[in-house]
Amino acid sequence: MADKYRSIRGMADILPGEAKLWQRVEAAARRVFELYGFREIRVPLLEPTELFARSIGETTDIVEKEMYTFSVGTSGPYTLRPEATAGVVRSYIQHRLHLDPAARKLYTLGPMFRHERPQKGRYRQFHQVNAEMFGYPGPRADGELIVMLMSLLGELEVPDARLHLNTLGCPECRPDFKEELARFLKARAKELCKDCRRRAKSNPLRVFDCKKETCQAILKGAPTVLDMMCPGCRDHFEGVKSILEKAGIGYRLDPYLVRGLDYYTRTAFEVKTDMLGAQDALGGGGRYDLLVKELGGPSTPAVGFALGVERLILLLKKAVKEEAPGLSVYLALLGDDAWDAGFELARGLRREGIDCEVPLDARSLKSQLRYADKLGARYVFILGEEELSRGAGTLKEMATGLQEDVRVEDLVDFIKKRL
RNA sequence: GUGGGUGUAGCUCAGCAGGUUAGAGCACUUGGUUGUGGCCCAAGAGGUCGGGGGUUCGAGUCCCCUCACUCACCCCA
Repeated sequence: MADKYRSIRGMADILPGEAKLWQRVEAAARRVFELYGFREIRVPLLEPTELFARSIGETTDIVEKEMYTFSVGTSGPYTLRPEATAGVVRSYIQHRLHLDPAARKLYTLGPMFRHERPQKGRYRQFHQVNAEMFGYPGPRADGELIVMLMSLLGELEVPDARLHLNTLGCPECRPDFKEELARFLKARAKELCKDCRRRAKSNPLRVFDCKKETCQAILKGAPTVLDMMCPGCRDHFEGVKSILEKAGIGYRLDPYLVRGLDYYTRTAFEVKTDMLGAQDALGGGGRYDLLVKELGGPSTPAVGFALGVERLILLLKKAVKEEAPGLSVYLALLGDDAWDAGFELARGLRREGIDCEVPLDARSLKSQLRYADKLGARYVFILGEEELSRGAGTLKEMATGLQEDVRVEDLVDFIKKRL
């Protein structure tokens, strides 16, 4: 209990029993994304602090108090990425990827870092699956991206996930809406809770996040973006909705949906679940048409999303049982000569792509078989001095207990046929 | 940063109003079968009772502090 060293708070080990599930999630993401023509991009975990401050927003919680920032000697400050989009956009600009038509749809997977107080479904090092699309201004991009996201969740058989959809407007109409909303909130300020009064001033859109019933009741009468969007945003939003409807994807119109990062415009969406307690956002994303230019690139529209892998895994664990280990062949070897022969045999099996293990310490046959059983071995090939002298060992099928003699030189072919 | 809950073996937990060498189940090792797994039986190994201080003749048990884990607020993946 009083371990000398423990993992840092909020940073979890992924143990072998769980790693298979992670691999499944990652493999499914890669497979689905590549079906849609997305290509992988890998960017550093460390970026200049300035990049995140600019893109995520100086006044967001992430930038104000959650980033792991440090300098080494005279270089820095650097920040461990709290999300993936900023780095991908930086790379997109730096390598002039707008000139490469094959680099408009990008995905990336990996760890993110935020110094928050950990709780269920929230860690300081956590993982996201990320997809971004550059250069497509129209609603088809948003539509296809969401369809892809939902089909990934479907492929993984995520038990409970609903899509929430909203639009945040654009530089044309958002200011009008914000102004209107500010007016509304100011008029009703006395009835709102203190948090909401604070938010009403700092970031009015956030008041919609308030969970207090009294505030929600007041907000029922608040103006929404949906009422106030400009024709361009309206067309775009209608376009996105119609694509989702044609694709048979259900969604909930959620005018209160606000994204936490500053760079979003127009489409915003989030996938929520009821099965994870307070951390109900499985993933989210939206359109960010201004960010590329903001970060110094050519004006380029973009849409993207991030999925929280830990949350996905938590959800999948409710449905799936932990996978037992498995092994095709275990070579039970007795004596040095048998071990030498077995070691060669194992190399032969592995050359054929058959996974197998040999004992690495001298143990009784009984304990070797017990071990093979624990590893989930399908077959055990028993080879001792006596078998060796006649050139054939005993092949045992663990599930049935049936045994038969197999010549050493025939083993590889024999097993190949059986598997 | 703010609250609540919990800390006894690798895991899940007992431990009766403070009283002698701290327990169980599972897991692990070995044996019961001169060389045959799972089931069963037996034995063994494994604990500074999160840490520190205090009260007491005596503390896993009571008090204080601290740390860790966890859930929630905030915010988000």
